[in-house]
Amino acid sequence: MRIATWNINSLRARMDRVLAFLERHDVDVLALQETKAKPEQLDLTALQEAGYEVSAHGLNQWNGVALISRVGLSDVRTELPDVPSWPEDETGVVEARALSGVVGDGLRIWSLYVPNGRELEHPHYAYKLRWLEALRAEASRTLSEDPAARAVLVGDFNVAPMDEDVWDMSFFEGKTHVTEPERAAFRAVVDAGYADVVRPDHEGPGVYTYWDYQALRFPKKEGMRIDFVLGSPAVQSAVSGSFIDREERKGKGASDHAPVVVDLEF
DNA sequence: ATGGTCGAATGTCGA
Repeated sequence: MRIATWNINSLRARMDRVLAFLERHDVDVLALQETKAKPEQLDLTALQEAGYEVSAHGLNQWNGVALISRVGLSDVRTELPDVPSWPEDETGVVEARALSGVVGDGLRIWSLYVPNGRELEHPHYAYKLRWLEALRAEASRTLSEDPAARAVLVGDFNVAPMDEDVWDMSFFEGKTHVTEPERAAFRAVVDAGYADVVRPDHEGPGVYTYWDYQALRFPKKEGMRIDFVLGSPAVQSAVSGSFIDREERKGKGASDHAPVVVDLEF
């Protein structure tokens, strides 16, 4: 089974790229982030004609996540337990950042769009840390109930866990994504039993999944590694390969993120 | 040229 995760930065703007990507790489399950659409705004006809089931979760124009699967999609859950809604001091805004379902042979996959954090002093930064802790709690529960659970946490974590995951640490002084609290929150998820199953095959500086549209970051190879596939022990032992599809960042109409692909053989 | 981009519920914000 081939799974993938991709921050698509608007599914409506890039449906053609999604369809081509699924076909090109023979993908069974694709988790999307930043769909930037409510489900009723999406035309899923072409995906369904290609043999995929789709579950989309979007409540506003900002975020939104989706799961696309041709190997079953059942027991769909939206959002994490214990996650505070945002913003607490405003009204009428609810975010959609997590969606899970069971695919293939009993694999629970979470499509996750971790809050960006904006700036260190912004309330959204504290919200990001609380959100990551809620993710860790849910992930821990899954493995405490069944240590052999097949579970995978995929998506845009908006955290660069290591210095080598950004092109220049000095650029990020005083900025989000690289602070110790964010990295500790990320490590807590890993320490709960969910290893980065892509890094072992693609380690070292310059292995990125995101390049800002601005300032010619992509041609200058100035990127960040913030999109991950974190697998439970049962998933870790099933990984037979992985790659980051840098080609998808090229050309007109690209998302600012590249897809991350993992092959699993249970 | 000392910046350079996108997408959206666009005339501005969030990433």
